[in-house]
Amino acid sequence: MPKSVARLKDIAALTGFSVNTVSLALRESPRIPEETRTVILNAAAQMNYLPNQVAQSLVRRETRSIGLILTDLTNPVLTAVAQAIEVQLSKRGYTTLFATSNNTLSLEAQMIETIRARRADGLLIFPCSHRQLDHLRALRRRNYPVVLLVGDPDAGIDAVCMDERAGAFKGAAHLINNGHARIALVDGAATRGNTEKQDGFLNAHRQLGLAHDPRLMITPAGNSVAAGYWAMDDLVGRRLGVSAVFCSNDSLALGVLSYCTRNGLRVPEDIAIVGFDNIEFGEYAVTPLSTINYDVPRVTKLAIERVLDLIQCNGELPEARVTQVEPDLLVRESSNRRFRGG
Amino acid sequence: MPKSVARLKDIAALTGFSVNTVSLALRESPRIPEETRTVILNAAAQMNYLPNQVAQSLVRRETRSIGLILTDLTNPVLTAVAQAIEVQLSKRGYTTLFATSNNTLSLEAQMIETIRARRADGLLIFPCSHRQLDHLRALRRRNYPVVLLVGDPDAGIDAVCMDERAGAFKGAAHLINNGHARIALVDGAATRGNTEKQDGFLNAHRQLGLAHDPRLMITPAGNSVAAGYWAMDDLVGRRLGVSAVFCSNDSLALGVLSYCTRNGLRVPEDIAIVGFDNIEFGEYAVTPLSTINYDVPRVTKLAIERVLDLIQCNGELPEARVTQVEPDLLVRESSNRRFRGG
DNA sequence: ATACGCTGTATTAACGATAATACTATGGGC
DNA sequence: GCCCATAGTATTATCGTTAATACAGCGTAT
Repeated sequence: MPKSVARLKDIAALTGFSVNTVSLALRESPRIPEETRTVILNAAAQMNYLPNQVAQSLVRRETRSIGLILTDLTNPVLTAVAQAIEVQLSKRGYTTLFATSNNTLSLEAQMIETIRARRADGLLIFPCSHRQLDHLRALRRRNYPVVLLVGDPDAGIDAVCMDERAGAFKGAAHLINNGHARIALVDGAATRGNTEKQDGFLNAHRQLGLAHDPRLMITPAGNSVAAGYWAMDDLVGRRLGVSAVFCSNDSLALGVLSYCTRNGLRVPEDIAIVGFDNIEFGEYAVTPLSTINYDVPRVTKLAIERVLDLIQCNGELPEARVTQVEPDLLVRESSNRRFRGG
Repeated sequence: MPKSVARLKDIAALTGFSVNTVSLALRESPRIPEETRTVILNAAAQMNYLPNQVAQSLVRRETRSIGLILTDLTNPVLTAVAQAIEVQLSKRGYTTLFATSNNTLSLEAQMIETIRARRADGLLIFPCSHRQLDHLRALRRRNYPVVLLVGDPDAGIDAVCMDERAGAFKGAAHLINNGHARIALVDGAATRGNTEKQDGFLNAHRQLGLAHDPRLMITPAGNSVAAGYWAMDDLVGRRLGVSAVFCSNDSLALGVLSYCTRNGLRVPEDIAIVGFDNIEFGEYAVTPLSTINYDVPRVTKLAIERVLDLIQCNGELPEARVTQVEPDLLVRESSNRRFRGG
């Protein structure tokens, strides 16, 4: 903070009114006559006065800020979510306190402490584990408004998210219906205990009567394009007769696509690829990427409404509600062929 | 904020000590004997006490938060910068207050007010215009620590950034030295008055004795991949005999590349492409993208050090210093051929 | 025994705002 | 002329913390 910024006291000294009169005038109180207000407003403008929100927060017992904890920002769809949330909250007079957990539980806990210490009015979070939520449940029990951006209907915590299970089901079913019988799943989240996409993927196999070879589950080293590339390298090296690959996000899918084009595998003729999230880079790839759309505007809008609702409650929180947005499958060239034999 | 969180007063009531004693004990003051401290620490832990940073900020007259204003988050390199800054500041005990200006001067001004009102200790900003900086200069005159993340040596404001002029020079010179004589520039920033890259591009032409046809300057509709795609469509439609395209960022370059591959233009044989920023998607594109590297770790580290230094000054700020990081050219396949006639 | 210093704790005053309450003119009704 | 309502402004308490100062009790030097 710069050394001396104008305070109410300074305006009071300059105009000869009391601090309280100045405060009332600036807040347009009807008790202050027009003439007085004008004098005070002029003085305030001249001194470049801006109310100290720290002091306001203390006395009002609300900060008008919301914490947002993301796993990491390398996934473009997460940054899109982050920006959408920031923009919408800003319109409603809220500031966003960003933090990243780097997919680490201890860092996540630390970030939550930071946000609590700063007395953010509520918290939006992509938890790094969708199963270990005790620390978040504890927060909620103490009536802290928390909204998860991934969904576990049984978590006992409010959530607004894409229905990843349903999305993965659609993607896998699409490939199966196109005649693919050996479909690989490239998904790092499952090994961290976040199995929604894997569940949907396997469910599709079950429901459509196709057995799934567990050797076709690949765990990439991260969520980068490079990770997808090397995951495909690994997969091809195993010679398991794969004809389609389903990836848990588009970055991985673009890595897989890159591997294919550089190694003479035609997409979609030899290998079909479906990604997840619908990032712009997928649409403009050599072979436009089929994907499951992440409805950023809808999820962010609902999540913000939910957390603001919880804040309104001002005390005892209502029972937790989980809202899952049904995602659409976008079929593009990378998976738009029927597969006939290998 | 949840209704009742523990305060010093509550711990005092529980333990029978005064508020001040509790405060001192929690801050490890040597005046408090071990035995007392233990009692107080236990009570604090039991009550889940977390110091109220709002109150602390008020009395300490520093918030340990830094504002970060970005133009938008659709450019992956900006999100990388944002995350790097957040992570490093967090390690030093600072919180990051993000805001986006959406490349609008009025929104930028509004975000600055928000950050000032919240009494962030300093501000890091990608200003939407590199020329209209009066509002930022005014801030600095009032001793508010501001560091720009784009560079204007004459701005009179501290800055740490990539040397975009030098980067564009290298990119253009590389193309010219490869025998290209008709090089298009796809750069939306120039029309907004941010001409660093254009200047470097034109400078390379001048210094290497190549005239530049102003009709080869293309203004894309935004910074998206789609914008690059349609900019290239526009350019090709004009039939100006272009053999190389230099883009002001990799998203645009990937759009250009996409246009080329979908319209039978071979890259780099028919068209060479060079981008800017070095995002991962460029490296893994059909034709790996030549680009100018954005040294995220270095820029963010220096910028953070600078703003923290300015905060240390605690009063009169020293003379502004501008640090420009020299970017490297990364030649990949999209521009690694000598061009021989058209 | 007096003075002195130390240890452990409490009291009081900030920080910059808001909220509740209290005063002081002024004017109107009777 | 007196009472009362009202308009305009001031005073005081409060938010949760830290900082500065005060004070009580006790051991020790003189």
